[in-house]
Amino acid sequence: MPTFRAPRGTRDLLPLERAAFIRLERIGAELANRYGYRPIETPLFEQVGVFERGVGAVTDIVEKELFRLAPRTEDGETWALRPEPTAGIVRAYVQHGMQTLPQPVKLTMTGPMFRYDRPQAGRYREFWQFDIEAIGDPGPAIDAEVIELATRFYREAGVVDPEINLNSIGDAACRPAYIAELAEFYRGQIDRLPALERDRLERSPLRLLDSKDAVMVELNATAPAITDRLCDACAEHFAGVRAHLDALGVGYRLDPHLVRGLDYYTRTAFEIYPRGVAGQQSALGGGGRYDGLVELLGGKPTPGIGFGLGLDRILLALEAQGTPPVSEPGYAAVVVGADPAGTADRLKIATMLRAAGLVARAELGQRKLGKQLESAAKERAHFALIVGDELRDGQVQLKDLEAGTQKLVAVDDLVRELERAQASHHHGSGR
RNA sequence: GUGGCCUUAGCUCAAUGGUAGAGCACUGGAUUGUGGCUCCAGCGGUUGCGGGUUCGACCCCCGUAGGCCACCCCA
Repeated sequence: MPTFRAPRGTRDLLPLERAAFIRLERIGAELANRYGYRPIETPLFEQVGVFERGVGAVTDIVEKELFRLAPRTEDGETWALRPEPTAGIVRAYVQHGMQTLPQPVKLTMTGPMFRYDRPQAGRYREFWQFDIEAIGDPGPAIDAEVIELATRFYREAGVVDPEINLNSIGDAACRPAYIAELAEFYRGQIDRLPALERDRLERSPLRLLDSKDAVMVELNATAPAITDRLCDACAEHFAGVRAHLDALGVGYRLDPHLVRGLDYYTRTAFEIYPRGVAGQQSALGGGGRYDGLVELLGGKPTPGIGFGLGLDRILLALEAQGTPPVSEPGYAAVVVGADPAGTADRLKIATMLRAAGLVARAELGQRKLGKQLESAAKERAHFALIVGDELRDGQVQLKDLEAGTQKLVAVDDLVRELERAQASHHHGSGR
């Protein structure tokens, strides 16, 4: 048994899984760049106030899932690991006076987030998110663009047919009245409410809307819908978002019961699920508009919208739909030889190949040639270069491990020979 | 945070309360400069951990840790 292991809810990304993550990170970085989002990196931890004010003090994320770090006596400050990216990015926007830049300021970040949750498949205490934020544009066109970017990420990552769930949750002008009406509605049914929901009714009536309890689902069918209670400005904004999505040909499903778990959202809210999956740990991403957040964190009143997308969840979805994981990169050539004293020669040849940009490995051990070739074949190396007596004439045996053929090649011609083989090989396999 | 199921070699899994095993993987040999197959051998375990019951515990009981499932909630 190992003496130490990865902390609960965390895991090591072994090479195969790490490669899959890198692929997603590249898709995200390239996509964000194409849309004009600039990369940013904020600290993994912030003052707790950033999250308490930014995310909301009464949210589950802050109340029970925040990774708080013990205060240190020298500064007395309380820190917490970031549970989501938006609050930190907005904090940076305010701190660095980004309101003086042309608006909107479009930023992207990919990295680990931390929530002290009870782990389950697809739910970790350390998980990775790709995130974009557009700060300073009141929309609604930017809302549609952000959602369209999200759908494009899934498409390029290979997720089949993700489903966008869309709603508008109003703003300070219309939401309070709606919440009051909703609470009134539930109080009229108080004897039918499960105990858990009665508790939440006083603290966060909106949350009852997306309950999965059978009684609540039935009750919610007749509950007042926010989309019927939006003020004129919010209704007009929401109509604009839908019109732009329609114009872009982005499909979505209206879900008047969709509410987000973070306080800062206003108006547009959306979540993405794999099609037909209502499972609990399956949300692929979500986001929305946060027109009050910049001000909450000490900036001038500034609108914003963004979304975060779970890399772990995407990998899970790809696996569930049967998409094969990324394959291990193979060696273009493995340099082998029977002479125990020949490691320097083998290493020199491998170095020459690497300098030319080829993926190569040299046998540095004392194994017999048969074992060396066995390893090379198992690694799916394309070629083995057998270094031996021929080297006196500046030549090595170039053995094609897939075709089983081999020929003498001058060391000076190796790079050209391997590059040519690689090119035609890729042609042949339709790449 | 609540309830439930699970935990044996690196991986996937066996083993009436009575000597802990197999396949895969890894290393070596058969094969002194020619591979994936085959054959042989080796390496690898305080049966998650800590207690208890018993002449004797992988097996039964309690606790604990971790994983998973459903909640809660979200990515």
